[in-house]
Amino acid sequence: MSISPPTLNRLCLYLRSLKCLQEDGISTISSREWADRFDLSAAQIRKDLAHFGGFGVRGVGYEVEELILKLTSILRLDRQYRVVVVGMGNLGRAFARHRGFSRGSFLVVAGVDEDPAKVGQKIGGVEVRHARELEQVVRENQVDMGVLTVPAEAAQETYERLVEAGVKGVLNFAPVRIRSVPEVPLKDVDLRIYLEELAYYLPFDEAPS
Amino acid sequence: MSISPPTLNRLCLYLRSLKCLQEDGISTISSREWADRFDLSAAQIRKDLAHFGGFGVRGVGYEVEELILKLTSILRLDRQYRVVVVGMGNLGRAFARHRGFSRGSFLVVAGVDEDPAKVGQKIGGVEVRHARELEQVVRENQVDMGVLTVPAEAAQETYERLVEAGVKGVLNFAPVRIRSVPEVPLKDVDLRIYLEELAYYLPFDEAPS
DNA sequence: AGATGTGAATGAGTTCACAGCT
DNA sequence: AGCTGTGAACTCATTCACATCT
Repeated sequence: MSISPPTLNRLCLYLRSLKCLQEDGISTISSREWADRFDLSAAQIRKDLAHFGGFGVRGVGYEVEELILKLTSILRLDRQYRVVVVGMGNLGRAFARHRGFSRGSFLVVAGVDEDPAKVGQKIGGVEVRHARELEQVVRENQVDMGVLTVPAEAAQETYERLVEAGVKGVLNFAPVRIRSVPEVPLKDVDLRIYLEELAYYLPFDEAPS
Repeated sequence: MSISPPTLNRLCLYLRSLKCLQEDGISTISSREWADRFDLSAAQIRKDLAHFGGFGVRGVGYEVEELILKLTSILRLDRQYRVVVVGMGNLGRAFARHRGFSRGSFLVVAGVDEDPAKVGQKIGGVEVRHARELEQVVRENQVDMGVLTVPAEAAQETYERLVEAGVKGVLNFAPVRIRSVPEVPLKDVDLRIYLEELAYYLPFDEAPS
């Protein structure tokens, strides 16, 4: 069963908001109230969920805990993905340390960098290995995913090395378009573009400076 | 003239790729070759650009430098936006230091944090002030945008304080949905969700562990 | 010839409105 | 009565195909 990109994104948000409801001790919720609370669309929630079968109870709503389990399973978050962070610059170090990144379904098992000064350090409990050992690190740790926080120039080559080493997916933070192969899906995140997009929506004031 | 969200996103990518072409010394390019190089759609490039008037020359293509200037102007990147980073945790510190984030049209002018141990430090050339002085920092530095890298619990309140202080837009990295006002646009970036989305596309192997 | 600019066609995604269950 | 599940209507976005210009 295939999920379209916008739906996939929403399902992740649904899961996040359900956990929030669960913490608040809510065990059942209607699409209407759910939507009101988290600024979602009730019709869309119903349609998104109905796509996988009848999760709700007519006249009542959705059972929070049950739905969390179902969504976790649908999104394949019912296992743990082992992650290597490639490039221990500012961003890479932040990911290594960031709780909320390495937890639950994701575990950062190692970092690599070219800088000998960084090799051997422990950053947020994550050991840093030399970049030349990347393939070995991937195999030793049964790494599933790579996070690319290397300079733009190195991104394509690093992606290819990760593919070669047997990684199954790559999250790329370098501001370049990487040529990827379908067997190893690539997701791009460009932080600068988020700033640029936001800038466009800023209320316009006086002439450019 | 309004731009739809997907188009806006592409225009930013176009600008990035044009700068890349410029560095390679290419002064003129056809939509076809441009698309081939960066894995874009030629028809879409033409449609996106035509929306703002005739930027190209029939039989020839687009003039790289001219187009960079036009896009920079359209995207309102022909000025500098002053940014405050709120929350000097792992992510906040990474943004303060990250070259490529604070450069060109964006300048990180200050950071704030609640932790007295961090106050007074300089991180990546950015001075850290106490969170209670947020409003003052915004006014003193004529801050345009706020970057929220605070814990989820503090995000809503911080957004409101930023609005009150006169910030014009907010980029939120906290994993919560903030209730925003239309005058101060909000853009959410949830790094965890990117990992989750990527995980969904990983080639399926054996049963969940 | 060769590339842009664009209306028309197609496709994708969202919202509506209500039938149908509890 | 209340809320889900869903086909139908609608809006938005992308692709096609070609007239148009240099």
